[in-house]
Parts: sequence; structure tokens; C-alpha cells
Amino acid sequence: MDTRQLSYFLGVASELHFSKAAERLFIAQPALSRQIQQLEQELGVLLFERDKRNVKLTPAGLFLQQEGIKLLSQLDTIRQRTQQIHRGEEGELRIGHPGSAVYSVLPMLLSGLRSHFPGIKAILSEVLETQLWEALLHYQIDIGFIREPTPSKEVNTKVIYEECFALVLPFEHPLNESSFEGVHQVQHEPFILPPRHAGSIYYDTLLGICEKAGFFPHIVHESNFGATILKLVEHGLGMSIMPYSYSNAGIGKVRFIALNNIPERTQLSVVWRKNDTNPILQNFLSLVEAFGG
Amino acid sequence: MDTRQLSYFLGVASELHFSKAAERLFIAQPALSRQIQQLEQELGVLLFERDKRNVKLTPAGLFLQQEGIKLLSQLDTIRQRTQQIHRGEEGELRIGHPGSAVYSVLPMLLSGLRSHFPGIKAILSEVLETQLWEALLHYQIDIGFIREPTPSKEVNTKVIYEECFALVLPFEHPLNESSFEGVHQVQHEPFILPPRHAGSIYYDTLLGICEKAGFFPHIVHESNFGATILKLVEHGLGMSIMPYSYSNAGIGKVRFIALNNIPERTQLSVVWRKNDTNPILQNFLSLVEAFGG
DNA sequence: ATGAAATAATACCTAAAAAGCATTTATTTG
DNA sequence: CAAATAAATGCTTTTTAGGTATTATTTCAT
Repeated sequence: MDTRQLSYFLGVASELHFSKAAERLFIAQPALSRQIQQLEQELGVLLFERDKRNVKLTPAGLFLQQEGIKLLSQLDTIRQRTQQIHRGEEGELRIGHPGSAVYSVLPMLLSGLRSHFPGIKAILSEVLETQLWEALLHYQIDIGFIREPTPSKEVNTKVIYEECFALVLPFEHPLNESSFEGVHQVQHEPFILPPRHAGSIYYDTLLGICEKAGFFPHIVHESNFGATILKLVEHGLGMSIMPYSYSNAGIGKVRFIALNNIPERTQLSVVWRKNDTNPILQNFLSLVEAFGG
Repeated sequence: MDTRQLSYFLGVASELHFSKAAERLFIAQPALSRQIQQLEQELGVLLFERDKRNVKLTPAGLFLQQEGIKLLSQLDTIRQRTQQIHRGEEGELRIGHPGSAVYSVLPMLLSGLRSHFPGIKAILSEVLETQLWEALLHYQIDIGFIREPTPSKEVNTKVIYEECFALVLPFEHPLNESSFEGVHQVQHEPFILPPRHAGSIYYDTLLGICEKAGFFPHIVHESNFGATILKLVEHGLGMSIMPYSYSNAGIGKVRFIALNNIPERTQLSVVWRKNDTNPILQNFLSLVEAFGG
């Protein structure tokens, strides 16, 4: 019983008329009659009751009709989904990202993914910047978001987002956007910053901001998790300088003062394996491209 | 994509080796290679990554393998069930029966059905004897159980069970099996019997029992439902004569005294349409035959 | 009644598809 | 570099599906 015989059978079963069914199936009536006979013989089951004039389904035929319709539609679904997977329109994309990406580009990219490629499921995992390259090269993720792309032979990088830094203060701190003139105003305050080893260029940029303002920050705590820093700031343990997009996070009662007037800015880049031909990745990259990366 | 191509594909997908798969599929390797190529071309999807030495599945191929296995096994199930329906090993058998059959043959027949033909589902409906012929001839049931088979041109009948009658008394009644000598002992008691119109031969048999014992029963209530009669007897409203198998019913606190020593006995017969070719019915009848009908 | 129309089956032939065989090409391994 | 392995290619044969003409049977209209 192959699919051709089955669909011929379904044709006759729905028309209950060999000649009409043959016409609808674009074959000659004798050919159809024979295929049905062969099917019946192979199964050893009479599927139609024919009395030289009328054709009707036997109980077994009725069952085969009901189930056969389902089966063929399943086969069609399988075919379509196989093709979608081939075109990269269906499947999983494993994304590694730092926590900060959650508050800026990631939500927009994921909603774009949802609308353009509803079959692609994003598997998100928060990965520390230090572990991102390893995760990528060990095939644990397919694409990563990172603030400091170090060019590499095995990995492609592309900047997709740029933003200014922000001074983060406890909400009760006297300094606010109107009274703010420059970073030097907080030169005597305690600071909470990421540890140096977590991303040296990023760290150096932060220190550069302070240095230009004429001081070296008094660092009282370190954390590589943005949310932790925000909580520490909220409790008045110090202040921090973070990418402005953290202001979307809504974590902690803190005040963000955007540092628009200094040249230092921070970028978010995507990184992926150069040799990766996964069409899902390619589709995601085309989305990144359209996003204005 | 027909079933042959699909099973060829599954062969290669599980062996990941064209030559070995070809051997297992009993075809030559070039034929297999070509069928896979054709399948890939038809779908427009690369299913295997071949590098002249190794064969491995692409993501789309992996999906097709997973789904294809399921599909082919479904097809096989459909084939088997279609054949079972044809052989009458699967389907529904609508059985009409009087309430009394529930306490004798029906449970045994149904458990025999369950073990010999697990695919046949019995649809039981309690049908009054007066309506049984109609239900049968109007195709509302496929087979019926009845106590008084009147021979007919359109219907076959077959006796399957014979039993004696029993005197049914309230549990508190002084008469019991040891003190019982004959029906004449209850000639002055009130009786609860089925109405005459419910089955005249059956009714006449009951009256015949009394008549031979030398009295005409004083009928105080009538009911064509055995359970109702039992309840009325329990409450001391009278006594009754019923098929002995009602003693299995466990309805009401009543005493059964088997009337073994009188010639009157009651039979249970099956009836079915003479022209019915339904193989499920035939299988059920073979069971009835084996049951010793 | 009788002939025309309808309808599935049969007989026979043709075309297309699948399978087989021999060979080739490319790659790995010793 | 030769030998072995494995998939692909070219060509032929076999099998299967499809087409045309015809038959047999039934129904319907005259």
C-alpha cells in the first residue's frame, strides 16, 4: 500500500464513482479500477461493495478512508516541515548573551524573529563574556552577544547596537539630571564596578571616563552581574557607570544620568562561527542586518 | 514521496551507509543511491551530508527520519486494523437483550468475546421482548437474546441456554428449600408476575405451572422488569416464579427455590437477521456455538 | 419490450519507472 | 603509491503503471 494507491482509493471513496474519481485524479478509469483491485488484493480486504451499478464503502473501507485522509495529510505536513527546516525557517537557535542585552536589543530581535520566522525557537542562555568564545567554539551556542568583540580568525563579529554610558546613583542621592555637570562631581564617592578580568577593554573604558574627569575611582565592590550592581547602588553602597540600556531593566530604586556629552560609548556585537552554514543562523543574521546592525 | 522512497530513506538513515542499507533493503546500491537522490530532488532538501566517505543526516534529514518512522508504523497499524475489521475481529456488535440475560449467559459470552476478539466492542441495550423483533428488523441491533423465539422467515434463532424456574419468596417467608414440597404450598399467596402481553408463551408457561399444582394464582401486581418484581417480593407484596438465573442478580433480600422437579423450563435463544453477512456477527455466532448453544 | 446510456471490468498494448550490472571516481589506509 | 572502500554514473533489463478499445450488465426512457 503506497501513497499513490491510497490517494486513488480516497478519490474513489469520496466520489463513490470510479469514472468520476478517475477524472478527478487525471487517470483513465480502467487504470483506477485496477489499482483499487490490487490494493484490495494486497490487503486481502474488500474495500468497496460494487453491484455493477452502485459503489459503496465496506466497514473496512470506511475505516481506511478515515485513517487514510489523516495519514496523507500528516505526510504532507512532514514534507512541508522538512522543507522548512532545510530553509532554516524551523528549528532552534541557541543564543548566548550577557545579562545587559536583555534590556536593549534582544527583545526587539526576538519579536522580529517571532514575526518573520515563527518556526524558529530561540534558546537563550546568559553567558559571561569571558565564557562566550568558548561556548561558541564548543558548539554550545550558535550566536553570541558581546560588548568587546576581539577579532578572530574563526569567528565573525558585527556591531549591532551602540549606546552611551550612564551614571547610576541611589535614588536619594542629591545629584540629579538638572544639577549634573560632569563625572567629576562624584569623584569622592565610592564606586561599584565590574572586575577587571571580566572584560578588560570595557573596564579600561570606564576608568578612562573617570581619568578624564580628573580622578581614579574608589572601588568598594565588584560584580560582573548588572542586576547585582544595581541592587548595591540602590542600598547606597556606592554608585556605578553602566550601559544606559540598564535603565530599562527596572531593577532597584536608582537614578540613571545619561553621559551623552562624553565620547565614550559602548557597543553590543553579535559573534558567530565563520564556518557555520546553519540556515537558521543565516536567517537570524539577515534579521540582524535588517535591524540596522 | 511514496512509502517505498521513505523506507529506503529510513534504511540509509539508520545505517548511515548506502551499501549496507542497500543490502538490508535487498536492492543494489546504485538503485538506492538514485532513489535517495530523487527524493532529495523532489523535496528540494539535502537529507544527507556525504563527503565521499562518510554519510550523516542533515537537520532536515533527522526530522524526516523521526517522523517517517512514526508514519510508516502508523500505516502498518492502519493496514492491520483494516484487515481486522474485514475479518470481523474489530468493530461494534449491537446486542439487544432482556434484563434476565444479564444474570446468566451474557457475562460469560462477553468475557469470551473479550478474550477471543479483543477488538469487538459490544453495545448492549436492554430491549423488551416485545420490541426485540422490531429492533432487529430495523437494524437497531445486530443480535438479540429472547426467551420466546417465534420462528420467522427473516430471522434465525438458536437456543443457547436452558434453565429451570424458581419460586421467589420474601426472605422472611416460612417456606424454605427443606420444607418445600411443591408449588401447591403457595396456592393461597399473592403473586407478582409479568403482564400477559409481555410474552404470552412465557406467561402461559407460568400459569401452566400453577394449574398443574391445582390453582390459579392470585395476581396482585404485574411488572415486566425482573428487578422490580424482586423488589416487590422483598417487601412482602407477594411471591413470583422467575427464571432461576435471577438468583445471581443479588437484587433484594429474597429466597429462590429451584423448581427442578417440574418439566417446565425456560430457554434463552439468540436471534439474528438471516441476510446479515456482517463478519463480526459471524464471529460472535461462532463463539455462541463454542459456548455450547 | 427494446434500445440507448451508464458504468465497472477485461484484454491488450505502450510508456514510464525502478532495479540490476558494469564501471568510474574519489577518498582513506596501509 | 597501491589497495580497499564507498558512493555515483551510464547503460540495459525488468517491472509497474497507464492508456485505448471493448465487453457485460444494469437502468431508464421511449
